[in-house]
Amino acid sequence: MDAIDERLLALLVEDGRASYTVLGDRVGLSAPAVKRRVDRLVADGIVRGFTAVIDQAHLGWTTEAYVEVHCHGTIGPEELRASFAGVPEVQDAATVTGQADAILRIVARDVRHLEDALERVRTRAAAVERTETAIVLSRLVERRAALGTAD
Amino acid sequence: MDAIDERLLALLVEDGRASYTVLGDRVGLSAPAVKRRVDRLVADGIVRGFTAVIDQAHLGWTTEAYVEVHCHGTIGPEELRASFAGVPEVQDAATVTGQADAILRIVARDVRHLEDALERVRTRAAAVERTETAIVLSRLVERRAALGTAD
DNA sequence: CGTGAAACATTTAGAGG
DNA sequence: CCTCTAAATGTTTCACG
Repeated sequence: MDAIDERLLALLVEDGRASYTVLGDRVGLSAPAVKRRVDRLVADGIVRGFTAVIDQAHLGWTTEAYVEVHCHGTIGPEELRASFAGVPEVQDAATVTGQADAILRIVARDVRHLEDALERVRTRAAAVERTETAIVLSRLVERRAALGTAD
Repeated sequence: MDAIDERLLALLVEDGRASYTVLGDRVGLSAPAVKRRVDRLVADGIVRGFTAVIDQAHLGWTTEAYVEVHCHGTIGPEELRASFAGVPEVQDAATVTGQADAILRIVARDVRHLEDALERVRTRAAAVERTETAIVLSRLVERRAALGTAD
């Protein structure tokens, strides 16, 4: 990971389909050299993969919410993971410090659909005591930056 | 947006660098037909772009947190957006319903760095009254699914 | 690690159903 | 809206500094 790798990461975050030739022009290397570096970044796990960024709202999924999950008793992360993964509307889930046991980010078509997904979250994980939902009013920042390039 | 477009979205979310030839084989179309469809999905804004997925932890950014921001008085979303965008560690920010005014997701190198970023969040937005931070213990789910394909 | 050349594959515009 | 063709580009391997 030198300075050129960092620039390549930033360029690939910006345009994941950029050709090796173009990347090479930008960082001052030949296409084969760039390919070797990118292959290495992928092999090392620094680049986990490439993906299309989908605009949820354009597909009619207009409701997004952050959900605090409070559980009773002690519950392992693995059990929670299995439960949340079973609800496809759950885009992100993580156990956290503080009063809540986990925080979810749920994307749904509308409020009715969100309610339905929440109901499934509650019944899938038996240990869920209650949930506290904060519906997103407007998204202010949505960054997909190459870290280390961000500061 | 027909069934083929949905399958293309799912394939492109899975591998954002997949060639039109391969995509065409998977959906039963020729490469030019696939390119036209993908170009249209991008032009229509359904596909916002393509990006590399970076593994933050591999770059030494191991601390992630969800932060509730409480403000005093009334404050517009635009003012908040400008403040949060000025702190590069803020990966996501959204105004929400409920007691908190906004929820942030911050990624930092370590707890000390997180504290530093939080300090900048508080001073950048003058209206911030207090913040409530939940540090991520373990990430359970991290989905980047093509919606509409998720259910 | 890098480069340049060469083989191979993909992209992309145009013609036509 | 698709396919086919064909030239332009891009990818990938390899020999070499």
